[in-house]
Amino acid sequence: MAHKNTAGDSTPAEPKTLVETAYRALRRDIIEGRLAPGEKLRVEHLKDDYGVGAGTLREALSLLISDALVVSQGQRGFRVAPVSLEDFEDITRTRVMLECDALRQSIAKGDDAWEGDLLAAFHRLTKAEEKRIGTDDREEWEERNRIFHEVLISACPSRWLKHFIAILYQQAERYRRLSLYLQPIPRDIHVEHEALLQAAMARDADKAGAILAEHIQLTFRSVQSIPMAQLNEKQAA
Amino acid sequence: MAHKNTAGDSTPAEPKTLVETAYRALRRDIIEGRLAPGEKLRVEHLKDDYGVGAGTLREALSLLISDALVVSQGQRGFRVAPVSLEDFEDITRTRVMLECDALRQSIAKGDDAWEGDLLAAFHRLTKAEEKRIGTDDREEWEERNRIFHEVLISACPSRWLKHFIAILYQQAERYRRLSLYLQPIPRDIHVEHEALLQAAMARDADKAGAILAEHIQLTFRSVQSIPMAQLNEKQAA
DNA sequence: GTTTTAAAAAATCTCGAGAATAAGTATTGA
DNA sequence: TCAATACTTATTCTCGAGATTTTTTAAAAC
Repeated sequence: MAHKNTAGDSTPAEPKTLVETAYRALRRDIIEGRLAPGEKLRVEHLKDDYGVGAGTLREALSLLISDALVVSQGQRGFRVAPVSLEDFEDITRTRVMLECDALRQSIAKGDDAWEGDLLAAFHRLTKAEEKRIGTDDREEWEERNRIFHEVLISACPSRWLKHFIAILYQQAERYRRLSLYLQPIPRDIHVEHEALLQAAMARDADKAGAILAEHIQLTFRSVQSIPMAQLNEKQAA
Repeated sequence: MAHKNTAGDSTPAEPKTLVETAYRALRRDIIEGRLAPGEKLRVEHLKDDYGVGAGTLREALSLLISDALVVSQGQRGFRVAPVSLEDFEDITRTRVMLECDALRQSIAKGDDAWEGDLLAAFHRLTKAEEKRIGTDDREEWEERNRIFHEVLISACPSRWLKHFIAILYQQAERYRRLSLYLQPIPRDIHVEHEALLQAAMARDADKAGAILAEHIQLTFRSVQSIPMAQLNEKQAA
């Protein structure tokens, strides 16, 4: 139970259907910014890019509405979800609230296996941090960072809380990535993660919560300095 | 801004497309229990019942995954989301947490217009309570109850919080309805709502939060007494 | 009598083409 | 020159049919 698919929600298994494949490819392209915020998603064009039929692509886009990465409007097709500083602030606040609560519960209920998973996730993340240069390495770091945060709250028994947190994490990741093209990371995230690990292992819920809150809010502040106008250029009327 | 579409999320406008129509009809049938928990949703059969093509119905079902009312599994089609006492308890806990926080913010930021909306919503709910006999009256009461709870937290500035709350409300409504067929409502909900209104109007966030928490938990307890086995009979393997 | 294997049936998934709607362009009139 | 109208283009939405996969049914072997 420890090593296999600790992530759970986001990547349950390998895609068994074309809809699933298109869904993941689209999600990736939106989060990584290849499809710009507010951009119109024309089915007739995209179906060629992703190599599927029109109906299949429509279904994949419908699935992306769950994640609030795509919005659909009556009879006017699909668009990439727009971005705004307000929205990101909202996401940050809500994340702080939900993740801190989940972390608290996780610390309270986590057993030895949880501690082991946490150590392992931190170790893998550390390894990825050391050689973080190329684009592939960045992808690997992103993945391991996500898993570390997931394992932190994995002992929280509330499926719904974890579900909502996963959605918000995805949203935050998009904002972070949209800004990364413009500005390298100034903070030393590793130190923050290590402090988080220590507090969690020591079962100090208050301290861990405080660190996590600060950690999430710092991500917001580092993006905040960037004018949103640069992010959603294609955001047509 | 006050009267028109205060609800917001769930019913933005009248359906402009067949997908939207099928989506709403399906959602209604699932929440009201006509489509039983765990029941298999065979596209080829359902497309006739709802009078749309296969692709259209598939798209509507994909949309319902956002609401966690439908689950899809690899290459094995769609099912109505299963129910369990654990799940309902989780929903209840999470609702208490999120709604209380949102109510607190709403009370802090609500202006005169909000107070007016709240009074109006309560009045309409009261009127519906008085003549709650037939099935149509019940539907009306359900709608106005939803709106009352929505208006309560409408002054909360967090869109995400309100989004998650709307999802959980829908889930809770399903559980409540599944149980209503078996057991009439013993509680005097009107008294609870009135106390909630008074506390909110008095800007007593602590008291209002406490009442709301109790209100939500009471709904859980009244359903709790019913064995879940009765609810998901069709929940095949 | 139970399990394994193989054929048949059903359902899902997928695609391409046709009707309804929106967006864009040119034309006409003040 | 600007606004309104009619026309053209483009896109969305929708349906029905065909290919894969799963499930069911039946027969055969242990």
